[in-house]
Amino acid sequence: MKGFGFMTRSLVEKLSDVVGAAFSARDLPADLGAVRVSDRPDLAQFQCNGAMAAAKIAGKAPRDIANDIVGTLAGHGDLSRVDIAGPGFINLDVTDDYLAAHLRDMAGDSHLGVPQSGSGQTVVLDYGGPNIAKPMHVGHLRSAIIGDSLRLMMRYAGFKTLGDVHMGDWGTHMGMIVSEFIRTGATDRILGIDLEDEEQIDALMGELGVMYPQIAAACKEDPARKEEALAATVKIQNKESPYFDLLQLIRKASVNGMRRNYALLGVHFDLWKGEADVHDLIAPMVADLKAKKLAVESDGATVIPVKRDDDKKEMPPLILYKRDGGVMYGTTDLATIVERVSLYDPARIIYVVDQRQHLHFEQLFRAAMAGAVTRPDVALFFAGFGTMNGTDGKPFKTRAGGVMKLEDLIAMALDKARERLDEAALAQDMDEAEKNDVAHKVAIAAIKFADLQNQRTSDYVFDLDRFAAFEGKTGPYMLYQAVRIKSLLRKAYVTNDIDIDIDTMFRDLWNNDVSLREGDRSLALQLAQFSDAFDAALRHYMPHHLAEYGYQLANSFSSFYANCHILSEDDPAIRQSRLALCVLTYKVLETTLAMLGIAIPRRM
RNA sequence: GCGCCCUUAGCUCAACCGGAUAGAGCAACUGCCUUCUAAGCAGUAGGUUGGAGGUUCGAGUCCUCCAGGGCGCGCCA
Repeated sequence: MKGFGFMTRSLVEKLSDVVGAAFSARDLPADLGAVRVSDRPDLAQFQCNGAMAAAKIAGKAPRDIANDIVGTLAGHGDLSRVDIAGPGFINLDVTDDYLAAHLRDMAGDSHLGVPQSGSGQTVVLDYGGPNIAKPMHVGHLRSAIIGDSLRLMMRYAGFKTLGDVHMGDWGTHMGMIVSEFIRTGATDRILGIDLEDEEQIDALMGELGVMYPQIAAACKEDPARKEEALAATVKIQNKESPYFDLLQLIRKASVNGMRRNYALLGVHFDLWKGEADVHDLIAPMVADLKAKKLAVESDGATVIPVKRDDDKKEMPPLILYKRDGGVMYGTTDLATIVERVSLYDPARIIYVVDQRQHLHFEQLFRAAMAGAVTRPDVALFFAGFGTMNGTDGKPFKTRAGGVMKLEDLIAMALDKARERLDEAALAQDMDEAEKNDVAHKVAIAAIKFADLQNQRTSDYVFDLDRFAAFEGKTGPYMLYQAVRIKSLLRKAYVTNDIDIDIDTMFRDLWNNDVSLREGDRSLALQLAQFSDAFDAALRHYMPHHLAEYGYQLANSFSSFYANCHILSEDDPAIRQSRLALCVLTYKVLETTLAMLGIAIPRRM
């Protein structure tokens, strides 16, 4: 690749510098020169709205100020057009050469222009939370998809990321199950289960799946039964035998299923920890908080008050020990902060959890800060997400009204994908293994893209028929566009059907001059927006900005593909430049999809 | 009762720090497969951004009130 260094500024940032300097030259704040992509593409490529804001400061008419700025910018070699529109908008176009040079910088940058803002800092992300002994269900889908996406984005931006599954293995539900095994005399049988034997594990999980709803119902009806479960919970937490032994066995058996589910989804965790892992940190932590007079007795429980005088809402204390001596999730969550800070020294801890737990995390963060169990420079962030609803607008359920298992949901998506693949007749020449692989990638892309294109914080309607229709703004559409580029490049490089090395092509193509013309311009401008979209997504922990960007890029490419000759272009320089644009589009699209946890098949 | 969130096209959703004519997808309608994958492209139609005030040169976005919906509020997670 021709020599150019790291790219540190996006196109709009560079233009903001230029226009900002023009404002400075008129003794106006440089930040008024902020340039953004025009929302009137029919009028201009970029716009600056600063002249209108400057009117007050300068005591002049916006159009007069805009006139001054335009005067300063006129003749700038990189701008092909600068003019004023409406009340004082400054409209800008860049030259094709400048745009091409920018793309060249981007192509030469190891991260396609995304700044390495993480600079090696560690961040812990918490996006699992499945309970052991229970099958994973659709409620685990959003945290997994969003959390993994945030992890991938942060890693790309130069953070050292640690995703923790943080399974629920220390609560009352375990007391219910363990007490049931003990009361029915099943202890020896359960403890005799061979954890190397898949069949025995599956049998146990099946048994637990049937058992749990029954016990939960029994505890609800019968206070004595509930007491028994709560007592067992305390015994587990005191690591008494055989209570704790039962828990450990169930936990080990449960992890199998979790790994299988997350593997199907293509969601990765670095740490497979649970609430139980921090148990030994709890007693010293509470002792310390008591010594500091932060933890106090209240109604027989030990709590940390977190209410402030200026609170408008009620703010209950964080409970550390219940009256019966048992710990709650606030306790383990607090101890988990202690553990994470001491083991990993993170700059941030991010919780990707259902929005409904917002209050709990506010209590937790306040307790953590007040109790100084963490350092003040460790940012604790609650990235809450909305509920996944069914087409009726109510929380997603099976037709029968029950909770749908995650594996069933994935299987349904897989069926749809396979069905559509058969209809399309395109996959006919694939063998069964490849067909399955493509169907799986299509199914996961459908599910993930459908989720991630929604704003994280809002509820969304899960409608598999719509997602898997594979038309319009869907994951499969994204894959389709990526695969078309790959196919085109494969043809350009005449390697028959052998898998091509995109990186080699990428270097080859960008080692030549790249020039742009009319039909290439909108795709090129779209490519230049990558790092801005990435930044928006990262800054707010909102992957939908990247999903939206990816769709627009795929769409721009599809237009370009339909309207421009590429392989059939006679002029070798134009053909070469367009191929360079294609390979950069592929790289950016692939990276964008990768950040969303979506993998592209070789063909489809 | 207290508090938080939401209401944008028939449906599902976007709109970065308040900016021009509020954008997509689906559904509907019209074109386009002897150039590279039609799971596609180009186009038409569809809106008083729940309602009423206010701030502002400018409001889907900020403030107040109202209507409708969702969620959370001490020993479950």
